[in-house]
Amino acid sequence: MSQRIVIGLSAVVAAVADGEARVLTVRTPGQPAALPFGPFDPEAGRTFEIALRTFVSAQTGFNPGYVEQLYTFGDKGRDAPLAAVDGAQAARVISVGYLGLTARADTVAQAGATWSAITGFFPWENWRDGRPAALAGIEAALRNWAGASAARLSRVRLLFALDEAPWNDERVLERYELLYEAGLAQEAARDRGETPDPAIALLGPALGEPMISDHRRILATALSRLRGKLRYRPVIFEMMPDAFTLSALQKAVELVAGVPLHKQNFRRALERSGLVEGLGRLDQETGGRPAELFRFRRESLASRSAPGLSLPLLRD
Amino acid sequence: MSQRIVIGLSAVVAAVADGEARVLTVRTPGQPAALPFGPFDPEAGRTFEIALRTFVSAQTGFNPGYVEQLYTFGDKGRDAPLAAVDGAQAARVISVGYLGLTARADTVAQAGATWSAITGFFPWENWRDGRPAALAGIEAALRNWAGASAARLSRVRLLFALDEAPWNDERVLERYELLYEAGLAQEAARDRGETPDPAIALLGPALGEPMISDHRRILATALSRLRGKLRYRPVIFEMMPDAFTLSALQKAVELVAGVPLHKQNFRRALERSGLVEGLGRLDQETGGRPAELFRFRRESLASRSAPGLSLPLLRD
DNA sequence: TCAAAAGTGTTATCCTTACACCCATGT
DNA sequence: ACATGGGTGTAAGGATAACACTTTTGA
Repeated sequence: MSQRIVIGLSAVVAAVADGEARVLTVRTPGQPAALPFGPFDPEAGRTFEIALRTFVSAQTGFNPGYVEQLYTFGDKGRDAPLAAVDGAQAARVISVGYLGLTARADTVAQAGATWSAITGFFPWENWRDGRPAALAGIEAALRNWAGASAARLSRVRLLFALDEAPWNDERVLERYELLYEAGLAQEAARDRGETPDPAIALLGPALGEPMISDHRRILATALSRLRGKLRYRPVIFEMMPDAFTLSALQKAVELVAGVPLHKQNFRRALERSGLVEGLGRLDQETGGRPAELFRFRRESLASRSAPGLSLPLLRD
Repeated sequence: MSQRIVIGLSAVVAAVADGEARVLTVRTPGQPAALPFGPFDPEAGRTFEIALRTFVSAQTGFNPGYVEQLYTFGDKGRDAPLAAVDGAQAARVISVGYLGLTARADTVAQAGATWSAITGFFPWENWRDGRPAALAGIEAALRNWAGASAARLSRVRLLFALDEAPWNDERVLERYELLYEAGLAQEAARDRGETPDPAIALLGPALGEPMISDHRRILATALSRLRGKLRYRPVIFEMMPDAFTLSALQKAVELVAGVPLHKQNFRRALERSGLVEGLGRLDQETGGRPAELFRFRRESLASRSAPGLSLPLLRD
């Protein structure tokens, strides 16, 4: 008699609000944070995407705009949501992650649904103000884990930008997976039913807030995808309102990518790209000189070949 | 009583051999071509990847090297493999596609397993010798399908490079999906249980050989992913032997990307990239002047930040 | 000697990076 | 007037695209 399969859908719905890149979470008192998630009903659901939109709405009162599939996780041993759904204790859970983007991080009707800052889960990913403080302790713990293994050490160095290695903002998932492997993600010990590494308590919040089941892995996948995609698809505009200032756009990109950008070069590249168009109207709410409002030229996608954004780094 | 879920794994194993980009197929007399595929056994399989490697070996006698997950297809109405597996007629099939790359398109032990040229399935994707002949008939049929709809017409123009629009080699999946939507892929009528559009017979082989269930969609996904990935990861080397000439490398890239490249600019960019290293040995089998052999410097990945290949187009 | 394929030089142009400075508003 | 953020000029250096030519082998 073969084991039952259950498909769990989880959604990373991302937005920029209140000066932070945020993700839609469901918080239940006494439990780690969760993404909106639910089982896929093979009778009712015509497509994953429709099913996903339905239960995200139900759980959060929110309907994301842009949606794309991220990855399907099927490995045994990594705790997955819904393991006991449907009365079938021993179900094998396959976890399908989705990424949704929205400009409207406001309307959240349901109780428990909140917009959490993504840096709370990955404090080491924010390089906007230089090397993040969280990395100091992580570096020590990782060097300790690497020990005399040259392979481990080189992986650590490259991923976490140690010893002059450059920071690569896209490798969020690889970094999280390395921390998991090193036992520095709380989820690792939990999945094995063991007690956590004492190093975790020591480092405290530098290791980031854990999440239910494999949700932090899905969130890391989402952030990797999003940071990469910024560069070759104009996805950032899915997170912007209809009219925005160039500073607001740059801020949004910086919050998502976690790096500071060079203002003028960002603007010049944007201009060349033809992705935006001035509206001739001004935003008076800036606190300084009023800024011109721009809109995303959706029609520009038609003619262009490399419709991404250039991310000209600002060294400090 | 809820419907059963079955997970079908399918593998696109790609290689370059005999002057063609090829894919590992399983051919059964009287049936359309198939990718190696099989059900995922939730008891036995620890991960999808292990299960995949196991049945690809079993069905083809071949073990791919590099493997990555492509996409999970779950929509009802698109025929999926294994619908009747396990005695459960009404099972809902979720199809997980994988991409595998290999340099060794030789050892195929199993009967029925063959390396098929990818252009056989997508004749319109080969622009190495200029605009493919297959596009002439397709263009007419697509314009007919678009009719007076401006939205359809603009999609067709952009994807199939009509009216001076530039060709974008990466959008293989979108092109195939458009042909499916327009009823020009044989699979479309088959999935709906209808008789095929008479235009299909008229156009003949220009529309490409169909495949079983959703395998041509998975193949299109794979080619899209591979063409895109060439540019930002050195995946092409997974399809090359340990030692190769620069011409062979360029040929491989051209076969995969389906476009001709500018020799000297390709070489200069490659040199700058530091991805390859001359071996000081010569290949005498060129038919002309012997060529120097090169190897892929795996260690170069450590230090680099943008480890892709530049694809300098050759206009003719 | 000629066909076939390998391999090299050079220039114009464009893009990226990096420098610092001026402008318009509210308090 | 000054703080705050918006917005611009320009030059050096590197990458790309485009031009054609020389070299070494086998037949």
